[in-house]
Amino acid sequence: MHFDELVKTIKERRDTLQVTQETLAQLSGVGLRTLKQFESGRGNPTLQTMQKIADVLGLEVSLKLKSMPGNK
Amino acid sequence: MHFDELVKTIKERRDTLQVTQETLAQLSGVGLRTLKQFESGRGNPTLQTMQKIADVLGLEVSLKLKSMPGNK
DNA sequence: CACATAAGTGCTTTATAACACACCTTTGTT
DNA sequence: AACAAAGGTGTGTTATAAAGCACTTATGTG
Repeated sequence: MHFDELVKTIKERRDTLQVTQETLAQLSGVGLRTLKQFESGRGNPTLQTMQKIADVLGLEVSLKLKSMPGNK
Repeated sequence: MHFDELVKTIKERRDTLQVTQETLAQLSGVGLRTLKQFESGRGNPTLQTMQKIADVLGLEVSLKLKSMPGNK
């Protein structure tokens, strides 16, 4: 997943759960400014920040093998 | 995946591909010190850094739904 | 339109990731 | 043991993520 996809996933998940940025910020312990920055696609969050946000949304950061051409 | 698992995944993948930290650093454009720090479990890399490293190893950073109890 | 609620932005400070350099430790080989 | 190759660490500098605050856009509701 590229950066934009990660952002999109977070946003969509937050929308699905009907949580505002403000609430998510509080629940995750991540600053509201940081969350806004990230969701507007202008961030480069640390792994910890990503994990805190993902966690609250029932998501997790993982590493998976890239699908190769023909390995699809 | 928790932090330690992410680290382990990167390390194992690098071992599998028989790439040294030095080579991986060069190929990914990530500083050797940063890579060492990360692999020794003492880092908090930015998403970009993670992606650069993962990329070279044929891995990608992704977000997946956490498995819930009973959703296993 | 007026109002409320949520999301996005400019500015600033503080904490820390990224980095290079030099050095130490571990591991394996002869 | 001597040596080589890879991994790990201490220190200092620079770049930037994290954060709060105030303000500006949307977006929706009466």
